[in-house]
Amino acid sequence: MVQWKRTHSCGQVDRSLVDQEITLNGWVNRRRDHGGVIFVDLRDRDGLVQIVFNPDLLAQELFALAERLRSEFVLSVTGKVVMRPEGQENKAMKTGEVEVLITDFKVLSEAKTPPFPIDRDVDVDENIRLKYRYLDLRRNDLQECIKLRHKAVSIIRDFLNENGFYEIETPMLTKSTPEGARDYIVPSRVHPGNFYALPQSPQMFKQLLMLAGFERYYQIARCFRDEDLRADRQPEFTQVDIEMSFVDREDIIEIMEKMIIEVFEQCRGVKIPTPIPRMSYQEAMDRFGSDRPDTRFEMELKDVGENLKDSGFKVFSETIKNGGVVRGINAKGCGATFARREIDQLVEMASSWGAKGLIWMVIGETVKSPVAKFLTENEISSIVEALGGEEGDLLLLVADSFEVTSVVLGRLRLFLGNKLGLIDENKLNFLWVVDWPLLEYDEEEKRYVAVHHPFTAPLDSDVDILETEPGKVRAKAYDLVLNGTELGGGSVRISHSELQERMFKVLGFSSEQIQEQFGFLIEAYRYGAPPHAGIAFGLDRIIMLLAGRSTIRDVIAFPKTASATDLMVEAPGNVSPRQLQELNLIIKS
RNA sequence: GGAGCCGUAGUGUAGAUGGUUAACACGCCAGCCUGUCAAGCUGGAGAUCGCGGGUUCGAGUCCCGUCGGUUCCGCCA
Repeated sequence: MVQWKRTHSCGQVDRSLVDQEITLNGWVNRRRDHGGVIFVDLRDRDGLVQIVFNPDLLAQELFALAERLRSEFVLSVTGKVVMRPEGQENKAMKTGEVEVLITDFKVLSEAKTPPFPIDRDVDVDENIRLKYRYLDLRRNDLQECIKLRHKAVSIIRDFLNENGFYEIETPMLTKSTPEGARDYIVPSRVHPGNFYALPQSPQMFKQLLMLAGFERYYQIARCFRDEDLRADRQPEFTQVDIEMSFVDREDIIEIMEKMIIEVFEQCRGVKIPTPIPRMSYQEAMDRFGSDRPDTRFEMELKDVGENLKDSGFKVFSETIKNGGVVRGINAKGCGATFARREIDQLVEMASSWGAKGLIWMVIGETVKSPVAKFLTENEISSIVEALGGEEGDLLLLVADSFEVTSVVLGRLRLFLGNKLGLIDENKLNFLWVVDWPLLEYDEEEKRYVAVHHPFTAPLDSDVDILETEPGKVRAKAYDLVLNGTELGGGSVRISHSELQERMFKVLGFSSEQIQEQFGFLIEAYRYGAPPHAGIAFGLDRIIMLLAGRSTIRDVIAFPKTASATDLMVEAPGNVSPRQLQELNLIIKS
């Protein structure tokens, strides 16, 4: 065989090719050797097709060669497409009504037996999968995930290109800035003792591109954050980064909503109702105890403190007097079904999340609760009423600051929603969370820090209290949430250097620090800045949700482990003394 | 930084309360087999039970430490 290049792909072969001679390239997915006839499922990225080695159709030495084929050998095969014999179609296979009778073939590459099955989707230890990632990626599951990622990115690029966005790259070697996550830093050879930082996001550059007059920018941007990992967090990840000039919040929300819906509708084949609902940050915290509420089920948080401020039960009355709240959720029916052990588990979880305690009430013929004896009948019935309690329900109460009650009850709500099967997995509940607080007080640093980032504009109505009541200022910020996961977030940016300087001062920067860290940015805004706003989406998370996976590792071709290593290339690794010397670095111990 | 779970042939698992030769399936190797598609039948090889220490007459099993994977908390503007 001289010519080995394929004329068709495996997954394409169908009845329209019957009687044609075709050439296929691919991997041996599985072989079935009957001693006489040998069946092989040949695999390429488009799918599988059955090829048949029949001793009656093949030269003797070629058939002998066919008998030596094993899993993952790479072949070029030539043969005639035929309909399978009556009754031998394989309905489970896309190409199952045809097969290819091989008349000539070539082994392009032999293969060792793989360390885990590639032809079946069995769970394999992640250690081995990551070490042999290139083999894991051959498996159907991950092939589909990576294919889907490409499709989604294509849709996003097409959408943005059609809407006048320019794709522009920004530096990977940039400068460490004080706010935000821990940076990955890169030593400079030319400037001993100085370091670049890898970007946590292209935030400042995209704003400068607006100042530069490009008006609409996007980038499928790799971002780096040296923080501990999670199932949905990798040290390097990808953002769909977007910025627009001469727009306000409504413009961004409108066009981004269109883009995301297009991605989900095309990739999932569903219809998503528009517009996507909106909720203020405050309402989200009030009702769901979360800034990214999962609205697929109820069990909302309720303030039950109304009639408790004078309660003889000090936990309630003191908390309220000190500016705290008493809030609760109603685990419908769980009073009747939960064992004491299960309730104790909830109490334990609540305390691990920072609650001083979790008060439960089981509604039976009377209300059973460890604190019942401290409460009047009126107080109990007002709590039950506030939570819509009925016989058989389990009420869970936390008395603490608004923040603590939100965290604890919000998490309990999610835990119970999962445990009780209240979540309809087919739902796609999108939600815009708007009017975020601009700043929050950081107890550790003893100063206000930006909730979003320091370039986020305050609501016009709140600008006046920026210095006097920083904690009350709301921001022109918005997050897009899907089923309780943050897909992305953005804001209208501060486009006047005076306001930007005020913002930095509120964050506790001295004039000198502002000049040193952000001087170029303040200066830039003095040369004519268009109003602009932007957003960034977590691409990996979007693909994860599209693919119905539970970790972004499945949608990243070469992900890292929970300890931020790459088990295949064994990164991070040592460098030579010479490299260290060139960089003027000394490793301590 | 903290907590939980996991680690037994190549892969997935079993191995109550410590007991003699560590079991099963798939895969692999060999033989048979001309219509299978998770092909079948017969036979075979393959495990220092993650690693180190301890308790014990005896440890895959109990204890301590350690390494790796994973999940969560902290952290992630």
